[in-house]
Amino acid sequence: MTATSSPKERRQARTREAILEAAQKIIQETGTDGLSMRAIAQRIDYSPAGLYEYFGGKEEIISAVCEGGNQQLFAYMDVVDRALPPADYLRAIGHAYIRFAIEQPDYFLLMFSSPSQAESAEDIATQNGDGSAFGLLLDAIRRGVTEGVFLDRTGFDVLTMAYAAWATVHGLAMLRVTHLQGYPMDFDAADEEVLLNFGRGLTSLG
Amino acid sequence: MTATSSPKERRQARTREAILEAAQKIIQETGTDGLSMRAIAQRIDYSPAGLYEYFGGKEEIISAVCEGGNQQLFAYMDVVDRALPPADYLRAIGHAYIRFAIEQPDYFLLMFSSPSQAESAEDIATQNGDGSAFGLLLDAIRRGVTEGVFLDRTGFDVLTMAYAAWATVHGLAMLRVTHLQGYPMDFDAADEEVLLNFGRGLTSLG
DNA sequence: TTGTTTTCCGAACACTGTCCGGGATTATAA
DNA sequence: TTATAATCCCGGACAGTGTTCGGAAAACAA
Repeated sequence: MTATSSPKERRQARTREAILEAAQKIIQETGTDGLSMRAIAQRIDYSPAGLYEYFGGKEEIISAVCEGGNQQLFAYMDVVDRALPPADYLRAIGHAYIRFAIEQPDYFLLMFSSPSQAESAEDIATQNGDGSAFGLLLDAIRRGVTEGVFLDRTGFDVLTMAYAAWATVHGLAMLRVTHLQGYPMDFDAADEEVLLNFGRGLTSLG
Repeated sequence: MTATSSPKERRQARTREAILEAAQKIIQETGTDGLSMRAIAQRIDYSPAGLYEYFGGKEEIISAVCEGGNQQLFAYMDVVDRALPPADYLRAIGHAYIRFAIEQPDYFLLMFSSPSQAESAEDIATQNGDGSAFGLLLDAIRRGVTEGVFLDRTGFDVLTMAYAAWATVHGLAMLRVTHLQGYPMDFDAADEEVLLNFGRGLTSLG
């Protein structure tokens, strides 16, 4: 029995967590380039080879860190009051997305720079608001549609709207952390304008 | 005299070009991960150390390749007929941007994944349509404003509009080549819808 | 106590980018 | 032509990287 966890499993889970925590701190302190197996091992008093008892390799560790990043991104967006009107709520989680990218650029680039870790399309499409940022977005748009605020016109269904919304905030966020650092402009105002305009596109027919 | 080029300089320029061409082909064939100094050297019958006579290091070579990528991106956008009405022209170069990302994903990610090679803000802001993709975008928006099609309202000047436009297409492009590969959706239609809506935001007051 | 499984490490392998010393080759000057 | 200098290019090394393997300790099971 004790199907949930044995002492051994708890121990393993703890060191796995230690490895991930070390990796996360290294990224935060020295950037993604400073992340190496040897650096992680040294930080938790292990030998580099010892890590392979808990993870298949560096790639797997990075994937796990990205998973943590997704949770952090979700946390950024989850503080937004869901009682807001759909259009306002959509804008607010959009700004939260951008804020996450600005405050955690290393995380953000790590998560979104490489071709994805093959999350299946169905994985994404069936996500709900259960801890996933995209699920939060889907729910918001669904709510807007059921409330009649967002118009579900042909060829632009809920999933497509979500893609469009994601792409919009993603571009704003990505550009700011990569090619537009230090660009002299009131980004927040511009972002608000773009998100406002996007909302107008959902609430009125083309 | 012969201030333009001496035989020596022509020779140097040619091997520099050979190095860049080799790097480009390696990226195209084996992806960015397969790019190594030794691979480049072998391809052009050089020793790895010899490359350092022409480039400061791998980073410099990559930057040069990115420069070529920018020219290629410009070429994609430059085929659009500039006689089109501003709004149509803006959409068309947007689609061209996305098409470049899809057809040259390795290039695209190489160019836009890492924090930029410190192009100064003024560098960007003063660009015209002289071979730069962003310059093309700026010109398009300027034309729309002077023709009275795009409305220059307070807090949303030409530069801000360009940022917004760039971010919009950039998000659409980036998402498709990273996290949405194989996602079952009519992307082109969705993109057109987003770009149409963006154009509406420029042509009408909020 | 035995036998077995889990943990962990030292050492190595095949890579990587980069630097240094020197040997050719070429260009310049006397 | 000859001497000098600049240029070009390479072998070999150095310090890193991710990863693998064999074998010790340690924990657990009988």
